[in-house]
Amino acid sequence: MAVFSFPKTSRLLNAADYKAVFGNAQLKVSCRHFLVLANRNTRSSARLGLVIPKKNVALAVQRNRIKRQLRNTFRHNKELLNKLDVVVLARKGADKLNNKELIDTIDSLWQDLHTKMIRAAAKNQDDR
RNA sequence: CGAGUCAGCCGGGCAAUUGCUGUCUUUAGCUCUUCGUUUGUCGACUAUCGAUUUACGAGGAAAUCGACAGAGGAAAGUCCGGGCUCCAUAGAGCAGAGUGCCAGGUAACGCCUGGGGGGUGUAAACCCACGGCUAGUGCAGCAGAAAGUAAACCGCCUCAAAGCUUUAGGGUUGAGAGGUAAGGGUGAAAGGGUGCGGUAAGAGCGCACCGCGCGACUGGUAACAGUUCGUGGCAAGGUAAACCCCACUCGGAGCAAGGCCAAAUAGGAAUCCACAGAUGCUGCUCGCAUUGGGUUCGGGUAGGCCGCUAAAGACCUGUGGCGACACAGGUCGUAGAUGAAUAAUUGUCCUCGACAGAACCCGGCUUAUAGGCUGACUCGCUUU
Repeated sequence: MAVFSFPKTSRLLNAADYKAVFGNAQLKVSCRHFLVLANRNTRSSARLGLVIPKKNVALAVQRNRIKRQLRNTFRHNKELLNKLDVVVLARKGADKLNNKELIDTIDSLWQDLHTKMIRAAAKNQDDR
């Protein structure tokens, strides 16, 4: 399997999956335009879910663009986020960013999430 | 050449790399699974059955290889109309809603075509909620004397008390009474227009012409039109996206429709009302269907498949029709997602790319839209 692919096993597929992340978010990263929630899963790979509310991004074209960019960067950074279920929420004004700015901000979010995950794992080991 | 009108069309191109969805296809082995045959073991007990297991064959899922296809002219607003599905076979009456010049087209329409009438523009063309206020009821700010069975502010005219003046006749001012819708003024609008006659002054009071109403005739399927005839002096103000009247149309809910499969929970508990009611079919009445129903508590629920894309389909040709369109023949085979694909990055070219993303499917309307192309027509200028 190609390294950067994005099959259905890499996505959150139903309401239960989303509920699990929202109800018990272990990791949180945010910036002006996005909020990222994440949770450890028991699978071999990371999974992504997207929440782009119509209220925050009015035009369907813009919502599609943001989703595509998010998926794109996700599949390029999958190795960083291994064994996490991730939900990305768009905030108001996210549609104002162009593609390049979008990629930059999301990439830095993935990095933050990665370091947080490592720190949390280390802490867990300390606790034990 | 410039300005403009209408109709139709296009809506960045190419390459590389990395991805997504669907259909078809490849696959030695691996993973899961169904069915059939088969090997061994165990149990019940010997007609066999059940559990487990070995191998083979066939199929499916997933994965994999490759090929092909993959947003719009508005996909949008959800404003109309239909198909489709369920509710009764889609029914009756009232209420309600919609449409509103005529004819045609269409599955249907509030759409389209052609025609009539009115308006705008030099014109090509464009615009019109364009049935009825002589069925009824209602409404109308300011100004103005008066605004709907008209009306007398100024003016004009007649009569005229009284005053002044004059020898007298008379002259002059003129309270008041009346006539008058021609003139002034107000207003969006003052109850036909112009002219002549007429009159105290005026007035459709009379006449001519124009306009208008009604009837006939002619033309037209009709709306309607008419250098036609007759008749009426003329009474008809505006508003029906005011009630209303008239004509025609409309049953309801929507793909989370609806159907199938699988799993799970439950065939619950409490309480209230009950053989006539309750529920569903728009509001009401009838009618029809179902058989207990409502509330609270408890439990469960957007898993999969079908519906789902071949369609009132597109293009070409012919025939009929002014046209919308219809009929016949031929060719093509065109997204189908579902936490929701149709893209990203880089390079390059140019005219430097607007508005914007399918969600059951069509026909329209409306709104948004960078830039570009084609055709027909109109007006102006120049040249010949």
